Amino acid sequence: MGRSPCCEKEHTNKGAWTKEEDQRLIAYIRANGEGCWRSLPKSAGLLRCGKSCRLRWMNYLRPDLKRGNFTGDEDELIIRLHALLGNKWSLIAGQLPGRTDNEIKNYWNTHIKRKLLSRGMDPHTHRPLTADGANANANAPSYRPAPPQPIAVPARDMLTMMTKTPPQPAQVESSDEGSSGATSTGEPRCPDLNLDLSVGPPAADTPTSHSQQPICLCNHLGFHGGEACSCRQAESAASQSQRGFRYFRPLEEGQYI
DNA sequence: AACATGAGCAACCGCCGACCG
DNA sequence: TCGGTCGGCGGTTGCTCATGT
Repeated sequence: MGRSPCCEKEHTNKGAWTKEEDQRLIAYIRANGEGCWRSLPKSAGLLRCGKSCRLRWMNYLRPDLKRGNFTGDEDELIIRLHALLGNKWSLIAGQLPGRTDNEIKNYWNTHIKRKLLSRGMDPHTHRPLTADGANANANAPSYRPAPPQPIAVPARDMLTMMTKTPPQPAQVESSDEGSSGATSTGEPRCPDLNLDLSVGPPAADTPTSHSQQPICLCNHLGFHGGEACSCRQAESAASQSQRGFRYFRPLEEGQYI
């Protein structure tokens, strides 16, 4: 039967947005909030596809966006998160306040790929390249050029677990920065990386149920306790509610991401 | 000054899963 | 249960600008 188009293409503008279109979109969202993107263009008087409006708002017009160059810390965080999550740009963006998935994706493709290659790392697998540029493990019979594998479970399962994670306790504002604790979609900065990477059957949903000492994912990524980590708040909340805070298993010796 | 080339980035396209009637 | 709608995501395209020749 086919899928109906998201909007009537013949009556919509395409290409770069004009200042007037931007102003209309901003004014409408300020007045009405983000809502039904499909009907927004008509309501706002824009000759644009709803998807296009959403993209423009999310990637360019949102007031909490951080424009400008990526810092070295952001670079390293993106590399680490990419090693862990693969091309899950939206998840990665969720850990970088003020950055969008599109921005990170572009930055990855234009800068970080090259940076990793210059370090002798394969940007897909995050493993060392051999002298001829091939992946060091490419000849291994069991090697599959799959997305980078997380520490203990396949990325697919990890993401499934992430999506099944119960809602977090209310977040505490960590600073006076307007969007510091959440993305525009309301996602908390750190706890949405509630990666339960433990293996084996799910036991009681508490850290102490794991055989190994659990650590916060932020810890593994190198920013536990830092500005970007709100896990202490989550820990506190979790200890009170006995639910909702998850851990991942630390790297085994010889493992790396 | 004019042209070629490459990098960077905004925007589009198509697919997928969640949701709803 | 099923089909349709919608929002969201990742991959890709194409435009613009900077740099080199």
